[in-house]
Amino acid sequence: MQSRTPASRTGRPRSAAADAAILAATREGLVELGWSGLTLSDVAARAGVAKTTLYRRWSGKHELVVDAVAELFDELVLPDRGSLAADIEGVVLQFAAILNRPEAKCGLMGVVAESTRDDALRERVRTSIVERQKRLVLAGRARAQERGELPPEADPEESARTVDLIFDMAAGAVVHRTLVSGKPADEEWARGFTHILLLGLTTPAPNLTPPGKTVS
Amino acid sequence: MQSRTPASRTGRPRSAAADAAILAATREGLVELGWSGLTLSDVAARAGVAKTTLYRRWSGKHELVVDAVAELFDELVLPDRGSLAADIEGVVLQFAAILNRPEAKCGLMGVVAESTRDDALRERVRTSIVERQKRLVLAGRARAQERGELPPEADPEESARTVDLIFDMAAGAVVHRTLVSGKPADEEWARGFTHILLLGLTTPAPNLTPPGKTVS
DNA sequence: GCTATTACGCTACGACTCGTAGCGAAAGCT
DNA sequence: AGCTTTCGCTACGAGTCGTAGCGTAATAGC
Repeated sequence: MQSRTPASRTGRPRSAAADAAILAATREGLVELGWSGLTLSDVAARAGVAKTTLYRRWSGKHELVVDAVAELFDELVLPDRGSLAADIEGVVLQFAAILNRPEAKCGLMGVVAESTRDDALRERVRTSIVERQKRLVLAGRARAQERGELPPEADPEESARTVDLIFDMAAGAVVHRTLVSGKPADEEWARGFTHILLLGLTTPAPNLTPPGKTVS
Repeated sequence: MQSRTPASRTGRPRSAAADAAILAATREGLVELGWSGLTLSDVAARAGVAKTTLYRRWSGKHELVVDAVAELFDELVLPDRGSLAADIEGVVLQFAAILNRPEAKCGLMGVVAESTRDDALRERVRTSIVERQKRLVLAGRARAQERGELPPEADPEESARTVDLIFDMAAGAVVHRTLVSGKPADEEWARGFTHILLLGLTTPAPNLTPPGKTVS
């Protein structure tokens, strides 16, 4: 939503049912028409709502789709599969499953495309979708540390960098696999991905910040 | 181009200069207007070409942008920096530099968004842009094998899978870093990424296809 | 219950883009 | 020359955009 109701005003309140109907209609429209085919008139018709109501709540297609897609990714959970490797695989597969839904793919990519020219929109995408799911990485690492699979973090700053890197690698790889390569991110693929990611994490970093380049 | 001239027909040939002007105008339009703001009328005006000429050569915005963006990625080369790690870093940084240009970002993402609902378009993206650049991974691996940094590949089938995986991880991570996270894929980031990727590659895979899950 | 205030549905609007058709002129090939 | 194809131009109906205006519906406060 863009203009959150300030606590409680006087007058007729906004229909929460309409919000749900609109977001659902948006996803439905994305499935059938795709990003550039989606029109707000169509969404309004599907939701059984006047077009003007849409514009009263969202400033345009971009913002609306962000909210519609964000709901999809809230389904993600961190399953306890017993080992860090299995946990990573589990999340990757869940993410792949969501990204396999047409409304998620084209909605997300369309919004990302527009956000390259609109800083406010990119920030909205980041906070509404991406940053929310970073919880999975944090929870997974914490659990792995309890198990003793990962050492407790020393430098908090580098720790944050590592979380960001993991997230970029995981989310990016799944997106690229399913959307660009057009092949399924199935169990076998997730296993290969996890194998590479995990080795890099468990092996102590030689020098990420220090001197020059003794990477060998 | 969509309708390649069959060798040489009789009649006035298509102006190659117009092609170049149109593609350049498309990129220019992407910078200023973004994906959804880009109109073919505008491109025609910029290129000094009639709108009808555009439609004679491309079937629509999607196809046109694919060609316009594909040219950008042909700038990629594999520098010989002396080690596999340095080579990977070099390519990653080059890729990041290209993806940092606004016309590349929004053009690529816009096309990918549409390609989620258009198999033909996705295939076009794959062959025109993605598959072309897979040469870098192949060349880099070959060079690393000459150096003795990587073992010669045994199973050709699994080898192909690994190349795909590397490509998905590298391209996906850079895209996600620059477009979604909105942070620069600079040298430090590339170093961290290469560190993780490389350890996973040089360590012999325990079981990618076999039994169940003896990972950890 | 009455009133103030806000949300809602509906209609209509000008501005714009889309993709195509039709025409005469230009530019090559043989 | 003559033939063939491209090109630039104009015009067109269809469709979308985001907004404005109006009457009605649904709450909160009194």
